[in-house]
Amino acid sequence: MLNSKLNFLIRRGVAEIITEAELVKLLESGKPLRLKQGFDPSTPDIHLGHVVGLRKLRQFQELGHKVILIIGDWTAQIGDPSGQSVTRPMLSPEQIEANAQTYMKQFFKVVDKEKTEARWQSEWYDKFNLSDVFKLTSKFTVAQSLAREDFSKRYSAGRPISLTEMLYPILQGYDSVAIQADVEFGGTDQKFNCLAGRELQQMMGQPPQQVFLVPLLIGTDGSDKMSKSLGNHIGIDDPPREMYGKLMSIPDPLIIDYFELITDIPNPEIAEFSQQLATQSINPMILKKRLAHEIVTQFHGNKAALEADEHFARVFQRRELPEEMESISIGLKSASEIEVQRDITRLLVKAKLAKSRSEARRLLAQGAVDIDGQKISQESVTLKDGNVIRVGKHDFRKVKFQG
RNA sequence: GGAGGGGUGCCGGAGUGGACAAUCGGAGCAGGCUGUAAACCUGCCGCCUUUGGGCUACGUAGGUUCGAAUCCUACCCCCUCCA
Repeated sequence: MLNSKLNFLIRRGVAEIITEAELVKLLESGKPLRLKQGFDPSTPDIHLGHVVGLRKLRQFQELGHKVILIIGDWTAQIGDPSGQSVTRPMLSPEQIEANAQTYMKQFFKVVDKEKTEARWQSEWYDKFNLSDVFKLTSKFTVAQSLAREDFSKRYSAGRPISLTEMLYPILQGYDSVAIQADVEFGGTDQKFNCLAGRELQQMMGQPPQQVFLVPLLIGTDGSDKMSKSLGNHIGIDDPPREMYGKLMSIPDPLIIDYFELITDIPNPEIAEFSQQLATQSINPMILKKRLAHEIVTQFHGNKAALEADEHFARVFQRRELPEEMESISIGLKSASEIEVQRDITRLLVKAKLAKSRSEARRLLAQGAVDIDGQKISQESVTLKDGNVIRVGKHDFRKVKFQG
């Protein structure tokens, strides 16, 4: 039956497989499979939500299968309607190209480049003419489109749905035909699109692809799926400290999900964590530190993770100054000056600690600003070289004189 | 093509001639509490300012008025029903 590796592959961090029996048969056949993963270069930055699926791809690759990465340069012009409540704006070709490059750079931080074939949709769609479009679209009905939840919701809420959006699943589906995909990967919100591929392949005489759906990772706000536009994301290009800090700020109920979906920690150990949380025999903060460490290690290496550990403990737990911080330079009239008078609101704006002077004044009034630990309320301040300006709990700048 | 409804701040959504930089909720920011969790409490939440005030903003462009988010005209966009 299933060996343990295979079991892990299709059970851990998987939402749904259509159909599992067929997929297992394919995997056991020993044939290298063509794994389809598409993306729209409309959103160039990969975050931990994407990593859930990318890690799966990696695991399949380790068993000898091949990833076909589809660069959706045509679908990006439409905008994926999945989970959207509004029509997305179209993008320029230049923007798409630039985004695709950024995306691939990040993609290969998780997925093995050597076992990946990148294909652009334009390889086949550039050749399409209107009669090809007719042939393709005639295979689907409006009722089928409206069957999907996001469309039906928008429709009944009286929100617009453009015709091109209805085209989206069909185009994505045809990609599967074009590259003869064996398995398509995606988040659960991709179910409809992936199934369209399955149907289309059958209509066009190909064996239907299997659909491998991974759960959607909840973002740092603890309520919605992780997405850049919601601002609840943790980017894989985030610097170590920031990544660590964001992970520490996730709500407790997310801890186990994160361990399951984006780390390699074995199931029994996660079960133990879960038990500890349920019985309150551990401070969840300890587990989050472990989680943060694991994930920062994945993307930045162990050394950076250790450094982030230390930085977090120092700045956020012990409320001490960070080891190094950004500086703000102050121009001097003459090198002999040892202290100067400055308007703090201007400095805060200059140092990007406040968006406007109005905001800086508000911060001041709220007691959010201090210099060397001394809370200040006056706009005019006396500064010396090496003073540390702090805004809020953890934004620091070191004053640097430049004569 | 016809009839009707609507476009307000990051989002939702009040406001239908002056007291509106615009009720309220959410998001966000700051302070308290804490585990940079949640919950909770408090304050802030357009820009500039010599703190008097000034400027920009309620789809766009004009107009009426001492005064317009609110009235008029044209235009743009969205939705619903009929065809």
